Amino acid sequence: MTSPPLPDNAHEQDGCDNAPIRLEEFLPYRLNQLASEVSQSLAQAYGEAFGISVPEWRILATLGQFGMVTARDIGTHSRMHKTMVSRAVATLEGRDLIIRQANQADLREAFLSLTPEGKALYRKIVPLARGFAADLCQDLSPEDLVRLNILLDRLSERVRSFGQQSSQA
Amino acid sequence: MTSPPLPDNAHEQDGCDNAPIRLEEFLPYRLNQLASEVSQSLAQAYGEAFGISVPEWRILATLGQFGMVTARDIGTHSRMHKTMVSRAVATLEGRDLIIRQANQADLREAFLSLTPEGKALYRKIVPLARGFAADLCQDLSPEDLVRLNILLDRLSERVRSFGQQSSQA
DNA sequence: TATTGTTATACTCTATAACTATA
DNA sequence: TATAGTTATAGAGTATAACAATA
Repeated sequence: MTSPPLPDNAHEQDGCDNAPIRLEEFLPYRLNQLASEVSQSLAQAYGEAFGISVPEWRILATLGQFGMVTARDIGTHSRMHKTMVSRAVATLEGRDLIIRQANQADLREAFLSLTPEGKALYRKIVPLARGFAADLCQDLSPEDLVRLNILLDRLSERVRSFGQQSSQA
Repeated sequence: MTSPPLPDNAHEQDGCDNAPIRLEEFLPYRLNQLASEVSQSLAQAYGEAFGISVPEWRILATLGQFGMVTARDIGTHSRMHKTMVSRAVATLEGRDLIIRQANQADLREAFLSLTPEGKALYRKIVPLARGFAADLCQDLSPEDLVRLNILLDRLSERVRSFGQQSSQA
């Protein structure tokens, strides 16, 4: 900044609802900032080590967690759009990290699962990701972590209740 | 999912570091998900009401908070890249919401501030944004909010310490 | 030489629409 | 008619590089 810390404009306003918002204290901004820094930092780590993107990591993580599911299941669980799932699955299939097996009971869909190479990669990424999360939470006590997760749960539930009447697609 | 809740693959692994990660409990994923849902929801609200984007809101918020600063200051404070600041400033200037005044002491930069129209818009957005944040935090007590902010601060400090040796640009 | 800011360009993630093939 | 998945395309937001003007 030109002369940090900049004085803010609170004195120009009166009342509470009309006082300026301090961006750096505004929860939506803070969450966005923290999440993108965390996400980029982690993605850089596994990207450099294993050459995979965020959507690809989510596919691997979902298959590592559930074993064999459809593309639709992956999208539901990882909250990714079906087009993104389709592309990431195609990339991972091209690298022989996952295999596709037709569902004979419904030929529109296919069951996806990790190949041995995919499993080997997954087993390498997991400790990296877990280590990253542990490093990130280094200054939080176990009780802090429990509290944080409870608070994030409440916020998630709340924000999801906002969009319930509108976007159903 | 095909048959929710899907059983996970924990039984296929042994040890702790090699156990699958549950994506929905993995902090980087959770933060990313919550932040993007909150951000999209808020951006939709002020986007529909006032026709502005996230970067434009950040410009307005910074100018509303500090009064008169340079594009560089805005980028520093809102953690936006200078190219994004440049574009958002140009858009807002085109809508006569902000004005640019050359710094006679350094003609490379200019001081930016809200026009009367910009201030009027800002004073309409602030209650909307504040109301959104209050709705979001409805299920959190004042103590919860204090705790949440402390925890987010610690995580932010920690993640920023990760990238200190590498990317300086 | 270094810095402010603009423009061109590209990349990632997200999203809509149009399509196929199946049901 | 509806659903699983693919492809084309477009939109945010972010970033790098090249540049002009200024310091």
